[in-house]
Amino acid sequence: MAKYPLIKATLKERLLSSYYPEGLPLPSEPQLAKEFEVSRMTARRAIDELEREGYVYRIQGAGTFPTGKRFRQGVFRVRPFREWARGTETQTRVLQARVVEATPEIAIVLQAQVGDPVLFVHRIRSAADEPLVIEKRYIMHELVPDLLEHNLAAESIHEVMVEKLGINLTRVEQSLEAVNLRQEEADFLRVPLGTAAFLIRRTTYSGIKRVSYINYWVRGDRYAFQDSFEP
Amino acid sequence: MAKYPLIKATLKERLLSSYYPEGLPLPSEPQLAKEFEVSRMTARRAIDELEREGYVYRIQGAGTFPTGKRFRQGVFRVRPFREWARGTETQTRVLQARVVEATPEIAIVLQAQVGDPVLFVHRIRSAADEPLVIEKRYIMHELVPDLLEHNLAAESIHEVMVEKLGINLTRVEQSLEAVNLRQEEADFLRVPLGTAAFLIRRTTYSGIKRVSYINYWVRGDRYAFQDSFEP
DNA sequence: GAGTGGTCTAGACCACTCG
DNA sequence: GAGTGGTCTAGACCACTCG
Repeated sequence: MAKYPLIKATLKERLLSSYYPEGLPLPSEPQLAKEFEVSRMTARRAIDELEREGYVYRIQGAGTFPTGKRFRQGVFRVRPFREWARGTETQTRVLQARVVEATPEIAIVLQAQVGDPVLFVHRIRSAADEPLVIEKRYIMHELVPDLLEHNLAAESIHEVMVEKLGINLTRVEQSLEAVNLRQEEADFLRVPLGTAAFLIRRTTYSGIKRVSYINYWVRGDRYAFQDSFEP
Repeated sequence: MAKYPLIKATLKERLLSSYYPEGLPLPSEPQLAKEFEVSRMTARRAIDELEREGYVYRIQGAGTFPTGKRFRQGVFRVRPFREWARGTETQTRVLQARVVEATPEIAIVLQAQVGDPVLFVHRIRSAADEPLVIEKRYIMHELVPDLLEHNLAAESIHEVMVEKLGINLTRVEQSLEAVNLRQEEADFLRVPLGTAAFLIRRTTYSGIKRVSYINYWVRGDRYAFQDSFEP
């Protein structure tokens, strides 16, 4: 019914079949609008989506270019624990929650001084009585002096920080690794030493200031990321 | 300079501060256009981006609603081997490439019959003389009868299928797991038995027809996914 | 300076929701 | 039937690229 999906499909087909040579710009937006007998805004809308999907890129003043036919690999989305464990009863156990002095390692990732006060929270999250995730969280204590007054087993620490303590998180950086669990982690998760797990390391920022550093160990035998996309 | 980023930022701020109650619609597009003294299309553009970023959802005829303040977790993007290994010399070694009969396991994932001819390609991809990825690929043989005539060590199998053999891939489904390498895989990757690795399982489709099933084992000690986002 | 993409306007008609 | 979001038009001005 709408016109832009047809334009988008037609252009996608042409791009995949190399109808438009790589390195050269596609016809300009006014030209495409004329070819498809639509207004420029409608042609743009089709191109907007192709750009977002990675088929073309645009340079203002120069034109719209094919991206090249690299394989679009899709993405894996990290879902909050409660979401992927829903349907079963979940528990959160707080093993430790106290102010510690920053170790050299923590001082580096939080860009603080060794010995600075850091709030350390160590939790285990379980579903159906099975421990699934270990969480070790280091937060600049000066930013959250009152965090310990909240119930860290019942509440989302992220939500408490953002909503109740007014921390304004502006950026999150994270990495995902596959690691063998060490003895301590394996014991907490009740799996054999060396079991494969996902390790997510996350650093949060408020402007250029680092707010927290979190490590999550997620049991590899209980969790998988899913993705589906159209190449 | 442009108007829509300001509208977007203002709305985002309001959404994060619960200025708009959950469950109730935001002001309508014409109302927002009036408030910000812009045309409706400009207001829409700001909302379009907020919708794409997950802050609001829209129901035609009913309105635009806050999504709720769930933590947006970001995504991990899988990058093609050549891209993340760039800067070093990469090699691809073909261990096997032959037509086999579908085993029960392969028949299920490819929705074929046990015994159907399936092209099996087993490769190892290395960078700087270090094996990093094992790849086992099963392709419906009837779809690619001539694939073996191509140089599977030099070319991207995906590109050969799409560009030279005209296979039209319409969907890709994949999962990401953390696993312990078994003896065979560990030997190929020259790491100890049980080393943690990423296992990516990928199924490709052409319409409802399944085209191929691929397993990638990626050394956990050599690869990490990265992500950065604004919550 | 000619052409390109980026943004914006003031309208219009439509399918849809909801009371 | 009133109001909502979805789409589209025919213009306009701008910043930018490129020969």
